[in-house]
Parts: sequence; structure tokens; C-alpha cells
Amino acid sequence: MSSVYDASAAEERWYPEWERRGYFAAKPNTGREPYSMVMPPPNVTGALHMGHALNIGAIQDTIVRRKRMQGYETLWLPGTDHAGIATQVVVERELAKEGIERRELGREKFLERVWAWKQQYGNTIIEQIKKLGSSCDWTRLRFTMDEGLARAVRTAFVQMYGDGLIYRGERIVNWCPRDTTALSDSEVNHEDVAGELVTFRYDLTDGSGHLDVATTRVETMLGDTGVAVHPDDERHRGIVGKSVRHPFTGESLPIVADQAVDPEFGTGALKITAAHDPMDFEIAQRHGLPLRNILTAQARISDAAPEEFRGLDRYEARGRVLERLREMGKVVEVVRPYIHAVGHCYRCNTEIEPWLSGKQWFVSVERLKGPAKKAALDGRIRFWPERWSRPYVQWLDGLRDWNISRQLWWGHRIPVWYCPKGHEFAALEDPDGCEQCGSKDIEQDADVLDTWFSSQLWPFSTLGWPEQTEDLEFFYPTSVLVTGYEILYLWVTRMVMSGLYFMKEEPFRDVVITGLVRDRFGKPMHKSSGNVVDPLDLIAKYGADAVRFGLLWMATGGQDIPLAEETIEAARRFANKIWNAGRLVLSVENREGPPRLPAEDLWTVPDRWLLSRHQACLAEVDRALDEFRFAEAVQTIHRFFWSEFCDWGLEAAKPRLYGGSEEERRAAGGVLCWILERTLRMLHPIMPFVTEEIWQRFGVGESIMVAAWPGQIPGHRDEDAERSFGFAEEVVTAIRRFRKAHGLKDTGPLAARIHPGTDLEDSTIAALRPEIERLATLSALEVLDHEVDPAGCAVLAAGQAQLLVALAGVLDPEVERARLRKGQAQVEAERARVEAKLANPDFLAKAPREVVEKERGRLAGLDEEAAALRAQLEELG
RNA sequence: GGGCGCUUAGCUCAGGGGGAGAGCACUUCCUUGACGCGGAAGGGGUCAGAGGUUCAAAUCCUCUAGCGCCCA
Repeated sequence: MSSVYDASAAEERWYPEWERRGYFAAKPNTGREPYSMVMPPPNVTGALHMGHALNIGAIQDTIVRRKRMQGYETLWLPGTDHAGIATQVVVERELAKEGIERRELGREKFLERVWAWKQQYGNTIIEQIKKLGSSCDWTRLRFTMDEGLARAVRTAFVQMYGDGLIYRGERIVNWCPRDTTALSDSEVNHEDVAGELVTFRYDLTDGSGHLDVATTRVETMLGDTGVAVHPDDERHRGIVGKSVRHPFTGESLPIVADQAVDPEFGTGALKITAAHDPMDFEIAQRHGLPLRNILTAQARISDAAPEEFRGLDRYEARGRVLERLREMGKVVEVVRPYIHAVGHCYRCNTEIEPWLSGKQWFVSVERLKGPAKKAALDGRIRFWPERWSRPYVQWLDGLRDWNISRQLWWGHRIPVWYCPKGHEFAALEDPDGCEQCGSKDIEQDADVLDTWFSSQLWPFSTLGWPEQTEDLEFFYPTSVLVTGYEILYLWVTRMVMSGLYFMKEEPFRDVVITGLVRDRFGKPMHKSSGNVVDPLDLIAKYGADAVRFGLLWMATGGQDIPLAEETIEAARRFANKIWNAGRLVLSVENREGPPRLPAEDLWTVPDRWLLSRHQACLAEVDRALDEFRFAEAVQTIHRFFWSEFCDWGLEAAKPRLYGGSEEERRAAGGVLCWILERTLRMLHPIMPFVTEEIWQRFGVGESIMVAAWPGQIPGHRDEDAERSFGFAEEVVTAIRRFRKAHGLKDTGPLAARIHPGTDLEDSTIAALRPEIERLATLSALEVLDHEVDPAGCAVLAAGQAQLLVALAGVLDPEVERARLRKGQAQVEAERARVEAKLANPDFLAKAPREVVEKERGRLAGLDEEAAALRAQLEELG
């Protein structure tokens, strides 16, 4: 075994081997309890980013590998999402390079191109996910446009349509002029923008005065068809029913009164642009005001506006309209900059235009949101961390109908047909004629469904729904879902609603919400900011195990993670540490068969101590992982392995390994071997490669991946051993510290004498003298059966014992005095604190007895230490 | 406007009612037969501020300030 662990060699060796042996594949009805999880499907257009590395590579794989080892029939189902807009844009861009426009090509040819693109590039991210070591069931790989999933989407649509949950209506939608499609409310990001607030003047047609209105989109006044005021607004009493004159068209716009107007905003008069604002639209509907759509799909001024503005884009028009109003003396005020929130497309970040785009399909959410809310309130769906359940519930409370029409070509086409007689019907199979009149002249709706309409079905459509498959029967509902909070509303809520609606059961029990991986300064990673870290680069540099371990180390409490590369680097060194500990243990314990603990009567104090610590570690790791607290699990393992197993356990075993009898050597090696093997299993879900690489050398099974998760053995907890070894550590540390204080070499000759102060100390010294001598590199540790006059010696603090080191003339008394005074200061500070506590009668009366006892014991120890230090200083003069 | 999170060592962050922790960085020493990607010892913090609850508060409550996010 090389002294340096080679991560990439292990990765290349084991991943294909695991997959080849079928370890990743789940089987329904094996008699085992199911544990299932669907992978949030990344976009086919996507490349692996740090979020995937965290969610998929670190968290999800850790969960499923552990569950698999725990004996569950574990399914982790992977797949990709067709990502309507994103994919269409990618292919359009490709066509543009050839000078082709999508519409010239036609729908059918265009879709052929998209499929061709998907065949060629759609699996890129799948291959990248494998680099993380992800143990998903590739035999069940799904794509949201697969035949089976298309069937599921159609079934879902037809069922909801038949149930009256899907309807068609004409309303203002969120329109992205770049992608020329409508978006749902969830796909719009509101961002503050520095714009302008223009107040301009409409003259009353009867010449009796004027009305001032304010807007941030002054160009929309080209589509104004009225003005509204609040019915109770004193300022505007008497003008309701009158009208104003449009400065460009000369048309007269009625003044109406409506409760929806906010009298606090601006002058309290609201210009009504019915075709370009949702609230204006509603007011217009109530008062019978006309609609005038002055924008084209590309957000240019349409022919419905006065000629001088036609063809301008919305921003040009904004300037031109203001300029013209100014010329006419109609501008009252311009506030600039005016900070206000503007909707942006979540795919391309273009400013959204509220727009009337003709009839669109909507999902009515009234009947869906109640059950989804109740599932969380009743605890049938649990969020980790719990604090996410409130935003989930509140979002459902405020949820409005969901626009599912997309004016795209790539996606699931809406399965609704129309005939010339005005009939409309939804159908599972492509129909030959109109359901109602039989007319052959039918036409399918041109639009496709929102991508999220298909992904909301993911937890059951991937298992075969609407067919009652074995998979569906066995693995639904799934056990857990892991995702970032950025798609909580877009996706998680909708899966719950549709899972409850179609399956009558919530789609998962636990929802683990993770933070976002940010750059080292806490800024979001963006291509435009140039701060994107590629997980594949990190894997190449540090190994997949280190990336996983490092990410989990940082993944605390669902907080965002500022990516600290040093932590990944530290994780790589940890992998190397494990490797080398493995080398040591394997070199001394070279045997056949499973690691077996030696008979209990052969266990020494260090053995019992290490077994106890190992047990404590395992209990803590189990608890942390059961509660999805990955960082705690990682910290616990790191501390146990490095500080306890390596620094103390292996070192304390060396006297027996290298200087003991054959029986001692075998016993010591056996314990280390047994603990290491189980620790590897405990660590395998997090660091699959290095653990497999070492575990294979034990020759105890075909793969650690299919080995059992180590069970807890509470009987191995041993408080006596912990106390005893703790005392030995104190002695060793005291001597090392003394040596450093005097500038002595760590390995120079030094002898010490000790008189144990308690039975426990006595037995510890009796049992561990060789270990203490080795760890403290003492030439000898002499055991005294009585206290002695410390004249000429340094007295060191260790428990209740008298620990003496000969000053032997070579030591500088000044240095020794400084050392003692420093100790005195520390002891005094600590003593004052403890004494004050014990002087408080309330503390004595009300604190739990063990806490009081602990403080008393502490005070006694400090008193002795102080006395010894004082005596020492007197001795030195 | 409503909600949520954060503020702890030089840096990045854990912890979450009873002796302030980790990684990195820093100082000093050590080629001791797993590892120098290592070992040993050490320096460094009125746990954002103010009140409150409690025998006891970094931790619970209230408020304030700053930073960030979500929703309207």
C-alpha cells in the first residue's frame, strides 16, 4: 500500500464495479421494508453544479447508502427534466447559428431537432452525477418526456379536466417577451429596480379641471381606458362619472369608483390599463371598461397605439411618451430613481410584462391546497429543518390559480382539441373527430404544459403511474425528498398537492431542505460573476470522497454554505489519514476471516476505552443521521477517528503491537482491526471510495456497499475505562507540557515518579505504565507507594496524583517559576469562578445535586493544585 | 408591510441552559518503525448591543442595530 491515498484510482475502480454488480438496482417485494427516494431531476440542458454535488452527491447518496446497509430495499430513482423554456432556447440558439428561425422550420421539424439534441447532450449531467459516486438505480432512469411519463401527464390532465380542476380563461398573465411565453406566478422573481415614478395629468373632458395619476410604466398610458378612484376618497368626490381626455388619442376615458384603489398611493387616482395590469384588468371587468392591448408579444408597441409610437420597444416607448407628455405640459413630477420591485423571468431574467395573451389554461387550486396544507400541519409531512413548514403553509394559503399554458413547442402538448362548432374536449388518445359532433375538422391546442406540471407527478409517474405497477405498489409513497429551498414552492408544494389528489397519499414523509452553495464570500455563484466552482474540478483535485465529506461538514442546519475550499482540502487529508491508519492496522493484523474481537478478559484499559469511544461515536452518528444533521455526523466521525482512534488509540496500542507478547499483539491488533472495520462501515455512506478501498483488504466480504450498517452495542460503553484512560491522558499531557515549557526535546531522556491519589489512578498506572512511558517518551515512570518530599523536583498536576519530574540542575529556575505562576493564574481564575458558585445558597438549594457535586469536586482538585504550586514556588525561592 | 435566517477565535463556520469548539492560518518543538497530506505543545474569543426569565444564559424571552433571503 502506498503511503498516499490515490482517490481517482479508487473511484475509477469501484464505481463501474458496483454498478456492474447491480448493487444500485432495487427490486420490489423482496420481503424487506422499502426505503425510496426520487432524485430531483436536473434539467437536461444543465451541467453539474455545486448544488447537485451537495444535494445529490453528498446528502442523498449518504442517506440511501446507509439505508441500504441497514437492510432496507432501497430505491433511489434518478432522472432528468425536459425544462421547456431552457431547452427550447438552447436549440433555438443552435439553429440561429445556422441562420434558421424556429418558425421557418415548423413545429414538427423543430421538435425533431430538440430530440436529436437531447439524445446527444441530454446524458451529460447523468455521467457527471456518477462522478460523485451516486448509487442511484440507473436501470430506472427517467426523463419527463418519456413515453411513460407523457402518458402520466396526459392522464393527469384529462382527470383534472374532467374533475373541473383545469379550466381555460382569459386573464392577465406574466409574459416573458424574450421567451414569448406565459409564466406561472412562481416562475417570476421579484427584484428591486431603480426606475422612475412619473406623475402626469389628464384633463377632464368638461374642462372643469384635471386629474393627476402616477405610474412607473408611463408607456402603458397608451393603453389606458379609464381612471379609477376610491369611492370614499373626499378629494375626488364629484368627479366620478365624469371623464378625462387622452392626450394622444383624444378619446374620453371614464372615471369610475372602485374599492381596490389605494387612496394612499400618489394622488389616489389610478390609471386603468386593463390589458397590462392584473388589478386594472379586474377593475375594468367590474366597470365594463374596454381592453386595449398596446404591446406585441415581443413587448413592442402594437398597432393599437397611436402611430408615432408603433414599433418602439417598451423602454424606448417609455422615454418617448414621457418626452411627448412633457412637451404638452402634462408632466407633473418625475421621481428618479424610484426603487420598486419588478418581476423577472426565472429562466432568462428578462423583465416580465403583465399581458393579455388570449386564452390560457389554469389549474384551480382551491380544492388542492387544503389537503396539502393539512398534511404538513398534521405532521404527515415533516420538514428538516422544521422551520420550513411555516413558509410552506403560508404559501399555500396565498396560492392563486396556476397558469399551466406555455407558448412553446418543446413540452407536453395540451391534450385538448377544438372543432369549428366551438366544441372543446380533452382526450387521453389522439382523437379522430370531435367528441360531441364527430367533426373531422379538429385542431389540438397549440400550447404545451408548464414543465412543472409534469414534474409535480415525478414521485409516482416515475414508478409507472397511471399503471398499477409493482414498483408503484411497493415504493410509493417515497420516504424522503431532498431539495434546495429555491424550489420549495415551484416543486415541493405541487408534488404534495398532486400526490394527494392522484394517489390519495402524500408523496413523501420527510422533506430535507438544504441551503445553497455560495462562493467563499457568501455571494451566489453565477456565470456572470465568474465565481462558479465546478464540482468536477474539485473532484479531480481532492477526490469525490473529500468533496462529499467537505460539503457535509459545512452543511449545517440547512444554512447556505459559503464554499471554503480549505474544508474540502481538509477532508482530503482526512481520507489520507484513514488510508494510513488502515495501512498500520492491516500491517499488524494480517489474518484471514472477519475481524473478531479477542476474548473480553484480554481487553486492556485502552481497548475498553477505545471500544467505548467508538460506541459513543456510533450512537451520535446514528442520532445525527436519523435527524438529517449531516454536519454533526461528519464532525463526530472526524473527531473520533482522528483525535481518539489515531492520536490516542493507535499510539496507546503500540507498546503491545511492537513490544508485547504474541498474545498481546494479537489482542491489540484484533481490537483495532475490529473497530476500524466497523468505523469504515459507519463512514462508507459518506466516503464510499476510500472505505471500500481499505475494507477490501480485510477480505471479509464482496463489498462494503452491501455490508451491514454497524449496530450499536451499548455494553461496550465503559465509564470506568473512560475515566481511567482520561487520567492517563492527563499524565501524558502534563509531562509533554512540562517538557515544552522548559524547551526540552520531545524525545530527550526524562524520568518521572508518580504517587497515585485514588484507587482508580493506582490501577490505571499499574495497568498503563508502558503506554504512558511511550506516549510521554519517558525513560521511566517510577510508581511511589507514598507521597514524597518534592524537594528538587517539579510537581505536575494530574488528577489527584503526585507527579514528580526531577529538575536535575539543567532546568532554568526562572522558566520553572514562570511555568508555575502561569499555572497559578489559571487555577486561581478557575477557583474564583467555582467558589463563587458554591457560595451561592440558591445554587446549593436549587441546582441538581450532581451539578453541585461536580463543582465541589472541581474545587477540591483546584485547591490541591494551588497548594502544590505554592509549595513549588516556595521551594524555588 | 408580513415572515425567516445570520451576527461566536485572524478567516470560514459549528454548538444551543451548568467548565467557549472545529477546520484553516499563526508561534515553538519533533525525519519516534501508518501518515510531514504527519505528531506534540501553545497563543488567540466581555459568543453584535440592551433589558428580562433562571440558582445558572453564548444558549430561552423582549427590544435595538447591522447583514442576507422569501412573500406581498
